Amino acid sequence: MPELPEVETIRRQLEPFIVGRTVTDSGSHPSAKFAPAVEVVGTTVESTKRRGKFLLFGLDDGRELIVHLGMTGQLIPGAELDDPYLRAWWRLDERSGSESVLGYRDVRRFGRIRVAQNGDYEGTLATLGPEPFDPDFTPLGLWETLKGSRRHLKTQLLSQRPVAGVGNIYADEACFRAEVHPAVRRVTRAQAERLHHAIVQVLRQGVDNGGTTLRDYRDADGVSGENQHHLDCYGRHGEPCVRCGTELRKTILDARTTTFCPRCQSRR
DNA sequence: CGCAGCGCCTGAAGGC
DNA sequence: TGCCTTCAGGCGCTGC
Repeated sequence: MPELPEVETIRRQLEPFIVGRTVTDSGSHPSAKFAPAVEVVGTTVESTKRRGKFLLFGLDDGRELIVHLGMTGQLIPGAELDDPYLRAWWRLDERSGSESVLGYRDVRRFGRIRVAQNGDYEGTLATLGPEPFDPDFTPLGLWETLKGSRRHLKTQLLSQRPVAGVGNIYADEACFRAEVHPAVRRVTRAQAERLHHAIVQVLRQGVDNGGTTLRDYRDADGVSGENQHHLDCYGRHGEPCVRCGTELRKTILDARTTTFCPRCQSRR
């Protein structure tokens, strides 16, 4: 559930807490998904970054601690070590006024923790598309990427290749605002331009609102975001479209719940 | 190499 | 009330 705006919100809140601190001890769930957490004991965190939905903590030994929150992951300063859903934890050196333990809590264990040499990534992180707020994410570039595949538009967006950080919520919102049907298999240049604008807009709005809180997501302070009050499409099937009043429809597209306006979001 | 299909997880919500 | 089923879904892996 945490997508780019939620991850960015967490990163911003964590940064003053963690930068400059040394990891003195650590523990993890035995699963290989979380066990790498303990490999960073003895290092000092120098920076926090984000790529798409991945959180990257730069370490003083040239490595990075990489955290993906999956569906239900949370990073919690001051976590309780007896929390049954705590999958990893790091004890940090003392700093007055600051909690000494950072916990990774993940009820459903869809998240993942890794350690890599600086910039030496594998998997999705290695093939991630451009950051949506960077200048190399352009309407023309998006069109070129989308043209290269015959998969459904929304499935392409969720692949992280055309642009990094879009998940189910913001994919529905972007397609809705761009007035493009999520199941088209090819987009026109005009549609790609609208999509580009819509993607930047919905993600920017999400960040500005501190993320979208639905069920599991909480930011690092345990506080809810506010963007759920600003969604036009996601989760609103059965409600009238804010543009034309037509009832929003829900469908399953490539195994993903998808909401769209059957009138506004044309296939061409 | 692209991509479809599947498995991973468990609490919440819905049905009866 | 309580049991059972369905649902949520990002990513890694496998194999065509």
